[in-house]
Amino acid sequence: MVELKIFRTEKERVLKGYQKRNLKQEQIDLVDQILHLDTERKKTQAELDQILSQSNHLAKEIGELFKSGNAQEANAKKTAVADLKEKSKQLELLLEQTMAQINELQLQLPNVPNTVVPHGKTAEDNEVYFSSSRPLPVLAENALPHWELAKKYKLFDMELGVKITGSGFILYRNKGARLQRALINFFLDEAVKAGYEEIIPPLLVNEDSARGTGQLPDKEGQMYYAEKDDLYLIPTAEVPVTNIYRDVILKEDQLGAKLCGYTPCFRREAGSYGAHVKGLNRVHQFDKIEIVRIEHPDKSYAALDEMLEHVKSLLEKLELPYRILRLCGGDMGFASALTYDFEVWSAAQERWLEVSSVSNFETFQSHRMKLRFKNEKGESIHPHTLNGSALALARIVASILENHQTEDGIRIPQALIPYTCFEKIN
RNA sequence: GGAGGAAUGGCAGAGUGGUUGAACGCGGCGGUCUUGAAAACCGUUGACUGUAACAGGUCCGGGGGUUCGAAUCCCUCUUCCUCCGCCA
Repeated sequence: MVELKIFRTEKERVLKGYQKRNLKQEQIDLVDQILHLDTERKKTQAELDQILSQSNHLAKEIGELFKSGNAQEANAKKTAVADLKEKSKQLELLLEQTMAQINELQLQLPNVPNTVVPHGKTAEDNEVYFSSSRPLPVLAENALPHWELAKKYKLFDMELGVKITGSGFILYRNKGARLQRALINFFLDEAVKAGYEEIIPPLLVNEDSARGTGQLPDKEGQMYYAEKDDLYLIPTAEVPVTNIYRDVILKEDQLGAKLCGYTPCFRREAGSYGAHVKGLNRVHQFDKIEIVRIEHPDKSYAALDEMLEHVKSLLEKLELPYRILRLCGGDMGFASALTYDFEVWSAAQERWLEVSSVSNFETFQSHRMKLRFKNEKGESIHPHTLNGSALALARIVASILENHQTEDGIRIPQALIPYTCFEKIN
């Protein structure tokens, strides 16, 4: 969530940013309400502190009086303390209510977009930030979409997924399964080469973790929930990996942490249907390698650029045409200050598929998670957190199958052959 | 799943109702000494909130209670350790 301090000191920037997100006026008004409640809170706190201070003093005096055997005077003071206690209880209640109100309002406000974020309401308004130089392939007349290719070459089976679990769960087999495993290893190796520490995190997380990265409360419906144990299946490795840093105070030299994690990701995707979710386009379980960074505020945007370069290099090595979008204010995630989406070309479907989303959350997550570092002056400062997919598998598989199909099979990109141990799917 | 024990500052570890935000030690930081370093010695060293700055307030796993006063007593939850059972 956005820190109160930012509302207090940078209100103008906040309001400008929120306009880019096309927030309703009543939502923008929350900023003023929060600031008002905050001064109320301070007033109540000061009053309460004074009363507590008095009663602390009295308690000490009473102790000394008892020690010196002056029970009578001590008992007299007890009634004074009882009065103070009554008052302090009321103030405490008021304080609690005010803070709960502030918190509730704060949770409703998204992160403040970076100045370079374009204005706009929907995905239509996203700005094409970069396009790969690779030309879109011209496919043969009889070219097939990936779900037909999967049937032809027995790569994955949707019907079996339905039988075993339900729609949106895929059973990969044969070279389809091996391609999947090859991609996972390829992406992990590339990340490790780029200096990321490999993590294998838990796939279920508790409520605190889901809250820490912002899945709760607003994306509750997106996650599978194991009620009996009060645990959530992760929608992305971002959740467990970033939560390593929940409630942590780092030393300044520990900043610049680079982590990567491979996990399956589980998403309910309630309400999705139709042609755009066909095949691997949108599934309930898919594999993804996530990269996460914890950075000094001065260095986070350089880190973001570095992450873009990393993802670009992966797509280049897979020989896929892609483009990078800079998301507009209206299409950005709640927690993000700047987000770039990577889309790869799905040649047979003739559409772009999102395969990566790289974001700088600035202090939004670190504030929520209570992640801080100490600078040289000994001040506690929230670092910036960033993450991105590098990469999400299901759609990459779709794109590889479609873009690299030929008359006599599907060609495996050079860089991947050491991992698949086969050069062609036929 | 059953039985018992524990949870204190970066670490280790005292503290069982009244100057205890917390001893001692290690670690960290600053200094003295030294050509430099080590050793030794001296000092300093938790978080949050608050203030212009002081002051003040909160925090000894979480929550609740008893009391004028709780790290210390009671209830409850969580986690960890030991033993038994089960198990890849």
